[in-house]
Amino acid sequence: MTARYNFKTIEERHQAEWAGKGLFTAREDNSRPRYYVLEMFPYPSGRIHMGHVRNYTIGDVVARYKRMQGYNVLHPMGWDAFGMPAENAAIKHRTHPATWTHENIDHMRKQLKRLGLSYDWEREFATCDPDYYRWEQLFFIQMFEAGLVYRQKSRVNWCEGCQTVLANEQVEDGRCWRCDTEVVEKELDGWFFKITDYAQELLEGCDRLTGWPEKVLTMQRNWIGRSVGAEITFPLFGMDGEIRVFTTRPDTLWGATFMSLSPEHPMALKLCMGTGQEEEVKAFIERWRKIPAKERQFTQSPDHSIARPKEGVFTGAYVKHPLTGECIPIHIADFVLMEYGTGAVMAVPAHDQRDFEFAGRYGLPIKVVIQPEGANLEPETMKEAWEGPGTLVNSGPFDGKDNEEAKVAITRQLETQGLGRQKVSYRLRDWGISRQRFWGTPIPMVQCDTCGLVPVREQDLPVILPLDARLDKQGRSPLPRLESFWSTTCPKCGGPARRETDTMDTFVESSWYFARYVCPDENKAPLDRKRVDAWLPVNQYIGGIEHAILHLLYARFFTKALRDLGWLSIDEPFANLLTQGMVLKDGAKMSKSKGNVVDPDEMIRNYGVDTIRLFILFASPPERDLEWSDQGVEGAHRFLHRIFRLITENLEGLNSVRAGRQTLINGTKATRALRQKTHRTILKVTEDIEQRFHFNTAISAVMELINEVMGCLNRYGTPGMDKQGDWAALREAMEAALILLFPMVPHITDELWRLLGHQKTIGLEPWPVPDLDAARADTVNIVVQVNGKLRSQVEVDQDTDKENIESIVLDDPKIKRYTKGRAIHKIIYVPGRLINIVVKG
RNA sequence: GCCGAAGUGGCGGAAUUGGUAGACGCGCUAGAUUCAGGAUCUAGUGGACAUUAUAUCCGUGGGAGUUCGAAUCUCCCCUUCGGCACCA
Repeated sequence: MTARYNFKTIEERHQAEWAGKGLFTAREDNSRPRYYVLEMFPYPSGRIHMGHVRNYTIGDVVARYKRMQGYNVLHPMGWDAFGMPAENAAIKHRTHPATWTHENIDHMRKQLKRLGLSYDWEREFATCDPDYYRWEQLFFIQMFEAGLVYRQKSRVNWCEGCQTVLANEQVEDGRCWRCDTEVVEKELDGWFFKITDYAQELLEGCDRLTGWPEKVLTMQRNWIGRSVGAEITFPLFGMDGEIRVFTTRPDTLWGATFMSLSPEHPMALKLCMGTGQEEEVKAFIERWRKIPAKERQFTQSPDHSIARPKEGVFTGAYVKHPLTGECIPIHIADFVLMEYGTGAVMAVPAHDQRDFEFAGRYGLPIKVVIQPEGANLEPETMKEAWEGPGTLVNSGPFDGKDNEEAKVAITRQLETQGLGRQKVSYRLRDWGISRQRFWGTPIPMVQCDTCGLVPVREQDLPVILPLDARLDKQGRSPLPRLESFWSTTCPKCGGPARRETDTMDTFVESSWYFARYVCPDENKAPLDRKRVDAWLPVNQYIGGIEHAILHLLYARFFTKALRDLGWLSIDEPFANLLTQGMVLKDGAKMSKSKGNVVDPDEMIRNYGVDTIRLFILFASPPERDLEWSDQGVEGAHRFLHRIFRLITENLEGLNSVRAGRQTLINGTKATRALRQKTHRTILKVTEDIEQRFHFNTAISAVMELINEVMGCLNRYGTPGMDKQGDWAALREAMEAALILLFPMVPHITDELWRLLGHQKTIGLEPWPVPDLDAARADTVNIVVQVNGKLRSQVEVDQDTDKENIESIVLDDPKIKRYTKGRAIHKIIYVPGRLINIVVKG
């Protein structure tokens, strides 16, 4: 009886050895090319879940693979440690969020270590450490001074469940991204990052992020939402002043029959004064204000049953058409957004569906100015607006022009009169980062009655989150009521002042953590330029698709802002991005409420880490969703068991030789076939990992190799395998299999590697290079088709030419049956693969 | 409604450039071993036909098309998932 596959002992032993030898410590070593692989760091919620296991396993395979390829690999891990769950838990358990967070971190660190992940733990940090967030406060101050931060009162998204404000990106379908509570609107003072200053660069950068999935780039492009048009000034009629609009259709300017203002437009109430419409306008705006934010959005739903019609009211005022001088009525319309463009639109009902609906409801005139090709639109008969291309009509000097040309021509005309200009608008809004919660980075600002808003002096950083704060049951932040925190003196005049009690959105911490990993020990500055330049950008970033916009857009913005402050020289933080799919059970995302959670700890106890890693990697390619299968786990376990036995039961034979070309050259036919398989497997696995990270097909290739080895042993029997060459080929095959599998199942392969007589860990082996001669086949199998249908196969020498193959094939009795009495029309030959005989009759 | 991705055996999934569809694994069936179960090993496993030819036909959501040849390319339709949803 040979040794059993005791995964627990094996895994613990090798983990201890790797850690003891510091094999995963990244060093400042310029002799080797650097490679920075990073997985999105976790929120310390308490326990690792299968999504983490998948994410970190994928990253670990990449890290180990790159090390074997000779790279100086940086693979760090840390904690995204600020956030609401800590506060909620602290309230529930009457403790401090810091205590809860650190306990979770300790537990999760143990779990990650048990997974055998090759992290450089010396670089670990938690974002709730003052040593981390002090630098974030410094960045905030520098950004404030550079004009990238401002404070403003505005209507914000308020989540009652979380008792705080959310950024636009954090509202999904009118609900909070974290707790799913319906978001309400609230008027509040808050701090903003001017991400819109970088809108154009963030958009253009998408074209250069060739290592990112197209899906993510599309989502980011749509979120930024650039549109080119014109800003047009409409002078008020009969009074001083003007109203400006943004339009992407300056070509339809002649068709503007009225103007629509947002109910929030600052001119809305002023315009109606003294027109007799005052009361109606006031009543309309009052009514509109009472409609919950979510219902306001439903005015253009495809399902007409819940669609609210567009509503508005006439202000009694008019503007002058900038080109025709015509008098145009101004309406308030509930579908016009104050946040986009200028909050006012010129209404062209013939060529904009929304304006068409509004005009129809209030009996406003429709004027056709674009005629589509081959049609003659009449306002009376139109059932919907024509938004497509066409030729201009009723447009004075621009009649007959193509509408695309007219956009340019009309904009130019407006420019010469000083009534308009070309303008680019973005959908992207500034990033609201104020949170009315406790457990986050304090915003380092002070409100002084005489000096206004003043940043904390750099030498006074960090502004520390007090550890003696008591949280109240409602979840409101204790900071505004904690005088010892907010009471301070003005850094400018020394007078009494009040500290800002809002904290920062936790997405700020994750916007620069990847840079801090490069120099976590730097204590004079946030970043060490030399190391930052050497390591960044991250070569491979791995995480969930749910951050396609949120975290990934914020981190891109922050990188550019830090670059402009002089802290970095890169434009983009992540050169390559892999978005891994979700882990599902019974077709649904694992969740406590559905009761379909698979516990990683339990799995590891029953099968070992290698089995779990193997199953996860084998079950589907990383970017796709993964369906958890207990039977699949069993299968993975069985495979590892098989390899273990294959080596332990044949140790004597395997160790009787040393693999190498010398003993392999005079092998038998079976030996040559095995060697061919070995080297083809090396080729295949390397390609699968290198090109697409398709570990599932890489593993199946190694399984094939193992099957081949078992076949050899079965066919010839172990006692028959006494020839040196044969054992050498088997040993070569098994060593290759172990090395190829090592990044995926590091413990068992390292164990078996030692059993084969090696002194050092398999992780120090260089990644194998295939012997192309050995991989080459002597003969090839040619598929023979007649009229595209498979009819026969022939085995020919590798270098047989077309003529020879043709004559062999045409002589084949199986083929003759189909060609007999028919005319051969043509013969198509795909070298080394296939021959197709096209016959007629 | 608009944009995007996907649809392949009982299941997870292969098929890299238009060239043997279903690799590999799970499951299932039969056999070996075993007191029995489990584990392991061997063989088989898309469907139909049905019987010695190891043929033939059908088959990658449905329908058309391009091609000597289509899971792969084009068009139309269906389904599922994701994103956006008054952005002027």
